[in-house]
Formats: sequence, structure tokens, C-alpha cells
Amino acid sequence: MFQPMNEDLVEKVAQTFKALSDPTRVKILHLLYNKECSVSEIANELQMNQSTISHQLKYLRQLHLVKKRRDKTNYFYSPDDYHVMNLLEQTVEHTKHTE
Amino acid sequence: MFQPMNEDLVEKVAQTFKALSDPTRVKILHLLYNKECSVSEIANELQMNQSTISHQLKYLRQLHLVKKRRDKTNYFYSPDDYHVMNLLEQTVEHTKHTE
DNA sequence: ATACTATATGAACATATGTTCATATTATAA
DNA sequence: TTATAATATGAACATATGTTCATATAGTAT
Repeated sequence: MFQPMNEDLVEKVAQTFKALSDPTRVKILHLLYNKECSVSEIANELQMNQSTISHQLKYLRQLHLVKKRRDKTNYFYSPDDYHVMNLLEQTVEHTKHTE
Repeated sequence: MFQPMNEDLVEKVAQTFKALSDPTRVKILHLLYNKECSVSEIANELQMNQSTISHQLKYLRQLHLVKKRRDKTNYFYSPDDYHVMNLLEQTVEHTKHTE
């Protein structure tokens, strides 16, 4: 049966999808899904500005989608929300098999 | 094993999530998931402008997420992509059960 | 201490996005 | 035909978003 969503729930759901709605963030998360990476590794792998990556990682971290650990001067990022990561990978696989 | 995503795939995945990243579109799709609706029914249920709803329906239709049928002067909209609808409902349910 | 490395941050900018208003379109009813 | 109803559309607007540049911060090594 139909239950209207309250405003808070709608906002949270939309926010989750928004995190996955940008190509750069999709690439970062897909990379991290497979391997913990430092900022510079990500920037190098994606051939993008270090600053751009850093800004997006901050965004993802504020939503608790990734976490970081420090090793000397490197910060290694990894997934922190497996529901969202599965959402992404599920959609990647589905989209792959679509013409 | 890690497979880098090609640019087209990344764009498509991001685009799918972008469709679900706006509160108005989330509300519309959630409503349609439960019941076929005309434009004015949606506008009335969500207490929003007819024009706003119409614009968003056009957006969703261009992505083949909803389809419409005509009955006299009414246009009834319904889901047209059950993978994306399931993505939405799955996330709604998960978010509900999160503090 | 200084030099170096990795990362973070803020301002500026161009572009994208969502809504509203006014109006056009299309079909129906009289 | 004219009037009415439902929906679609385009322009305008304010706000949000993603990137770049320059620089700050913080830790390491010498």
C-alpha cells in the first residue's frame, strides 16, 4: 500500500543518489571499491587534478561514504558504506548489460 | 578484479543516479511506483505547480523512466524502468531503517 | 631549524539545475 | 464554431555544482 514519504526521508534518499550522480565521484568510488587508494593514486589513475579529487573526497567523507587512514604523509581512502557501494556496483553491472 | 570503467558507462551510471537525486523526482517516482497518475493528480498529491511536475515528467520520460498514456484530456504516467524503480524503493526502505 | 611531500582548503568562475510565470497546444464538450 | 480543461513549453531567474588556481596545512626527512 502507498505510504507518502516524509520530507526528511525524501531528502536523505535524494542526497544518497546525488552522491552517485557525478562522473568523477562514480569513478572514485568504483576505484575504491576495488582497492584502497591514496589521494595521489586516485588523481593519477583518473588523470585529474589533485585538488578536484580532494574536494570530492571531502564531499564523500561528509556523507560517510568513504573513510581515510593516514600513513606518513599519505591518506588512504576506502569505502565506508557498503549499501551505497553495492547500489553503485549493481547499477554499473546492470548498465553494462544494456545496449 | 578491477576493470576501469569506460567514459560512456560512467556517464550513463551517473545519469541514472542523477534522475533520482532530486526530491521532486523522488516523490513523483515513489507515487507512480504505487499508482498510475495523471499530471494534475501528481501536482495535487505533492502540492506543487502543474508546470514543475510537467517539466520533471518530461525529464523522466526522456530517460525512459516513465511512460504516458492518454485518456481524453488526461495523461496518465507510470513507471517504465523497473530496475531504476527497484533501486529507488530499495534505497527508500534502507534509508527508513537508518537512524 | 629547513626543505620536501602529500593533502586540504577557499575564492573565483563557468555551467547546470529546478522552479515559476505566462502562454501555447491539444483534445473535449456544448 | 466557441469555450473549457489538461498538459506542455520557453524564457527568465535564483541557486547549486564541479573545477581550477593559488595557497595553506601538516607531517617527514635532512
